[in-house]
Amino acid sequence: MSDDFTLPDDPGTGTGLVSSPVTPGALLEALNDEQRRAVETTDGPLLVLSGAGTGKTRVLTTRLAYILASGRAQPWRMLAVTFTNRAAREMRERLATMIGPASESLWLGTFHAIGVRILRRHAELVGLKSNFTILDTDDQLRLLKQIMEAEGIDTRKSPPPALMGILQRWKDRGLTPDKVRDESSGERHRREALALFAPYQRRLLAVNAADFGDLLLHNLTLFQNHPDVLAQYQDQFRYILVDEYQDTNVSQYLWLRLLTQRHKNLCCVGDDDQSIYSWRGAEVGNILRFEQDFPGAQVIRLESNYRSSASILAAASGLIRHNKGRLGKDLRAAALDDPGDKVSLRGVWDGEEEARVVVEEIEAEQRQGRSLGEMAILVRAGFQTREFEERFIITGVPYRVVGGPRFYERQEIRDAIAYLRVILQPDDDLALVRILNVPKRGLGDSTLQTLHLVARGQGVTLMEAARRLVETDELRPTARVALRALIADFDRWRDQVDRKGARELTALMLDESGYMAMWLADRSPDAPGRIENLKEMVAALEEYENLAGFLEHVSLVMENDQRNDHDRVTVMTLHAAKGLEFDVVFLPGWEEGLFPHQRALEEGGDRALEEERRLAYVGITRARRRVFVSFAANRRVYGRWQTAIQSRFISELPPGAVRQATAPGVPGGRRGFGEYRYDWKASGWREGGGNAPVIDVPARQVVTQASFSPYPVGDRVFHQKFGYGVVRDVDGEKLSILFDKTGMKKVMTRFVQKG
DNA sequence: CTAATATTTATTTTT
DNA sequence: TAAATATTAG
Repeated sequence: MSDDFTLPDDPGTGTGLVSSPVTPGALLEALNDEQRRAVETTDGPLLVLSGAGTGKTRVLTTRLAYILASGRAQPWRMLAVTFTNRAAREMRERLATMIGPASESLWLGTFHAIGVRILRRHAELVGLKSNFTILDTDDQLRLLKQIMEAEGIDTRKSPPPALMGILQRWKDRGLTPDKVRDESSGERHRREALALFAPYQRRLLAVNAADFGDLLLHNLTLFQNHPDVLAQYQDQFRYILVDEYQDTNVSQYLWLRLLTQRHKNLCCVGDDDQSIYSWRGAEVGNILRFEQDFPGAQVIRLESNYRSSASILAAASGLIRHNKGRLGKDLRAAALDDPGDKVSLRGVWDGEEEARVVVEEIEAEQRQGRSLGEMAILVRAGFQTREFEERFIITGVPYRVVGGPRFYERQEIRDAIAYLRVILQPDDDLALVRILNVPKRGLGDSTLQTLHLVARGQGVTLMEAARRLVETDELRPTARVALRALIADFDRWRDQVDRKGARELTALMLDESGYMAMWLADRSPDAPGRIENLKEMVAALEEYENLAGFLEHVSLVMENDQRNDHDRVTVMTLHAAKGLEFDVVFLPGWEEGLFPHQRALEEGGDRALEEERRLAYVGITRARRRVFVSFAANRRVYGRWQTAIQSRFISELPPGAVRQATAPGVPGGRRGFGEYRYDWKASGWREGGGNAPVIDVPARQVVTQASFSPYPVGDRVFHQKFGYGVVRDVDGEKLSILFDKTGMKKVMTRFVQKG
């Protein structure tokens, strides 16, 4: 199919093209019809609706390579933006194999990385210096708290994270303080947030820092106030490509619109059915409105799915059809011969049983030769991972939990980075505050107060205030000496930035500051791990030219280097699973209140329900061969037992694509979800009902604790296996018993007798 | 300034 | 329940 290529393919025409290892025609050969159209439609606005598993990345990379190879643009005139570093890296790697080194001069990266690249060049135009610091969530909150104190807003009545959230949403929408609409009649938090917005932004500029939202927001201000700069980039970026367009927020949308004005060659790839980040400011509307926003836009649907079995696709499609606000798209199985296994549905008594059953299923798959790395448990909320972990530990099945604290979010790493930040950027008040008294130097709250006082009074940064303060006798002598020493330390380290390698300097700093010594002296069990982490960080520094490069990497690419190495079952949230695929996928916790999540329903109504449904869709479409959905009648949440009915999503799965697994019943072999359901009005289990959901019933009600127990707290009891013990807690049928020999255990009532 | 104790409050988290 | 944070006593 290489001969239907009709465009100039002549490197000799003086377009300054790189010699390319492939011809445009060859690139198209590996594509199906719809994919090929998505690649060949190079000019004008284009929306590629790519369903799960339809070869999106292939289209993206091929399109880039095609445009280059056909001589339409030089690499540096192409902009390709993604959301994650992972996506950017993957694209870059694939491109490198397709077109070679030319791929390196492409503007390819995350929205934030590209934003930073542009912003560093023109930082002064928005009031920053080009070496500005990028703050993470932690720093943002600290800063906001400071401002709240200064503005007299009670941090207890108004939780800083909540206010920060409001600020972030404004930024996501491209709003600067002057553009937020009057909130004086709005609710209290919004009023307060607005009052804080301008001071917060001023403070960021004062400490020469930007938060994540600012990276794009400043780009917008820059473009709006400096048309010449905008024109330069508009001109440069002849072709613009956007991945995961359904996840863009307003600010990213505006940014793209500005940049694309001139050439209008904007290609957005996305899937409205996989939009699951509205709570972070993503606007599904962006993708739904694409055709109106960009006149003359073409829309191409990729619906041929190469990943999942027909049964799985049927289940997913049937479910997502219940959503109203969608562009409409149906996945077709590329392999039509075998529909594959139906989605397995299973009700269990409680979370513990669910974990047991799932892990049994995993072991069964493993016995049939399925590798553990091809199986994943996808949960709605992080706390669900615990029960699975416990089960994995008991059974000895290797697993890994994705998520958790990232390397660069660990306390010791953040501390070390704070030191480095102060070295490079003495104005970085936040970093200074973080390590001022770490390790303990006798520079506690009171010293910090005076420091703040002087800084605010004289309008200088904390470091400068510190310099002035040690020349006076305002501080206690001990504090003054300590502070003077610290300033001298930093001056000395800073002096060596250019003379020593990043690695050497950091090691020196960790040593001289006493920070390493602090952990060495620490007797707590996690101290050795922290020392290891610090060493690892120092070792990682080897790869960087200088400290600044390292810090940039840290703030933008804070990745979990969870090596995918071994054969382990993956446990992670549904959100984290987007973009991944496995042979076998387990979807536990399909209960009203957990999934869809109660809070989403309360706060976001129907829109949120549809997003939850999309999340379910994402979950199902991760699977190639098998899907196991399960739900528990009882679950322990925040220490209380709660009862729930099965998720409405279960009844939305098309019956033909689903198989009810045999109801296992409770440990005593009585109730399984298949035969029984809880009747709220009568407060009891009723026969029948099967899969029929009972929507009008309040989900996740707290079950009032059994008013009596044959073994009240304090009773002495005997257990066949564990021997004698004392009842410490009663939870319905479960007793927590402190056994004389084996310690605390949870046991069902019927396994014990009076002792 | 530090350490012990009370209180609070619990989704999802690409950068 | 348990972790994180705020308060208060030493």
